[in-house]
Amino acid sequence: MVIQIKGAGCSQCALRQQCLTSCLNATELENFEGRMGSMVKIKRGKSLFYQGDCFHAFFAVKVGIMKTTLNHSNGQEQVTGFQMYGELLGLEAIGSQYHACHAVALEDSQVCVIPYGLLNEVSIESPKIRLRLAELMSSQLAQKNQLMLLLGSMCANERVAFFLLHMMERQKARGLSSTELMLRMTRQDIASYLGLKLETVSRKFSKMSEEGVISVNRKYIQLKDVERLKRVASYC
Amino acid sequence: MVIQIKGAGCSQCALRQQCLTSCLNATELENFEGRMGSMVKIKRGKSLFYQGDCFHAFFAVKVGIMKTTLNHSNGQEQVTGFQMYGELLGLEAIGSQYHACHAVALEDSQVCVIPYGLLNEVSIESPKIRLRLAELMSSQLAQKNQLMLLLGSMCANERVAFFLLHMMERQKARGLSSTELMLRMTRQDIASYLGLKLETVSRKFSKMSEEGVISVNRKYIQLKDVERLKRVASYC
DNA sequence: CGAGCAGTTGACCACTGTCAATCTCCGTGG
DNA sequence: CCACGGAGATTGACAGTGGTCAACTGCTCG
Repeated sequence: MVIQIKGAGCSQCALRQQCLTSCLNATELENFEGRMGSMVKIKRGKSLFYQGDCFHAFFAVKVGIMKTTLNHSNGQEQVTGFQMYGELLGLEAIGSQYHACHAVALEDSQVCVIPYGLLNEVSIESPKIRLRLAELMSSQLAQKNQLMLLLGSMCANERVAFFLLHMMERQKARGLSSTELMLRMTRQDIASYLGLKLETVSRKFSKMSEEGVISVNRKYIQLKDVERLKRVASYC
Repeated sequence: MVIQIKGAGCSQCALRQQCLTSCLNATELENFEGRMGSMVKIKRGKSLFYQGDCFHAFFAVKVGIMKTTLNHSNGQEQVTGFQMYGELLGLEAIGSQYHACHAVALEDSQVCVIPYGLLNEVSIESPKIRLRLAELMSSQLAQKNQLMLLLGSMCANERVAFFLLHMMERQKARGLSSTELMLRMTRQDIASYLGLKLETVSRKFSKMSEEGVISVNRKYIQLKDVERLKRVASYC
């Protein structure tokens, strides 16, 4: 299910500046890589960790895209996030020592494994890395607050527009197209993430398409009128 | 607006075990207190920090209760949390160096000021404190995910029941009543936090009261049938 | 003691959810 | 390589939850 491979190394990684080791100099980075350099491949649909799993390490997405979900006792699933290239995964487990969510690959992916114990050792010599981790966790908290705003006070139109713009922003930050989007998740996943039903997401896509704001072909989306999309996202 | 007073000290604090310095021994605690010992009083309705304020310190609630809000561009406000005695505030600003939300006192309150620069200095001698901070931030992340579950997939009944149970849990953890609750926030605040409208919250309170699950007298709530409330919170 | 804010309740409505039918694409196996 | 099965997506009709607007009540605080 999960295949361990030799690490590719942060020094080669195009997204290092957005990731954990952005704060390290060449020497420190070498030391870090020497200890951490392990990576796993995960096939589409396979899990990286499950809700309730014991916490040993957190992860950084190297290739592909992951989703995290939370399972309600009554069986329904809530998607809590989609993690792209350069984003961290599993940080919410540090406090409880148990993974609080379930992480699944949305396409064949690779993730860097960052064992928490080893990180703590490295941070004795390079305390900067702890500061950097705090920064990244802090940013995740700020993002979650944004999501609360979305889920708590936006209408369906706004949510869908917000989602498209946000996905696009992240692509752009990775040097990819800022108008074309290949969604790797299902309508059901998007709907759950946005607190809607899949039919509603589908309908909003169709409506925006009719209006010429976007064009939709299954998982392939093109933004035709970003300004109007932004207006939809700000008031409904 | 904000009055600085001499610090009361973690060593005297009944909630130290749940707070930042739980990991420190007597000597370390003394050192910590010597540097951090400042506290501020905030009158009801006054702000501790605003969205966009420069980040210098985060805070721990010592007395009273605070709320944090996020202001949408179109003027509406989303409540992102209520912070009780022993809970931390402002952690989402570490990454960006700007406060990402607005913190207001819901009653006359006191908060401990933890300057981030000083914390980093202390953590050179006591690295444990950084680990503890990571744990607390991690727990906040896990809680935010829970809130996403609530906002993304629960109906109004479930949300209100969940809210009451959660508030009660936190009271209980502080050695206060586990059946009586004096809400310090308005219906509007509760509604915003839960992604509902104030009329809906009011109606759900009334309905639960009719059904004998709780009794409501304005801000004073009694839980009459916790088991049934829990059932309401799990499926609707 | 009085004004005004917070809360409650009712009537009505709209948005989103539900259920169901149909379509389309993708991947698997013959 | 093609056919077929099935999951994912779209669309329509209808229903229901929660939102909107408004009137009224009763604390609370100045």
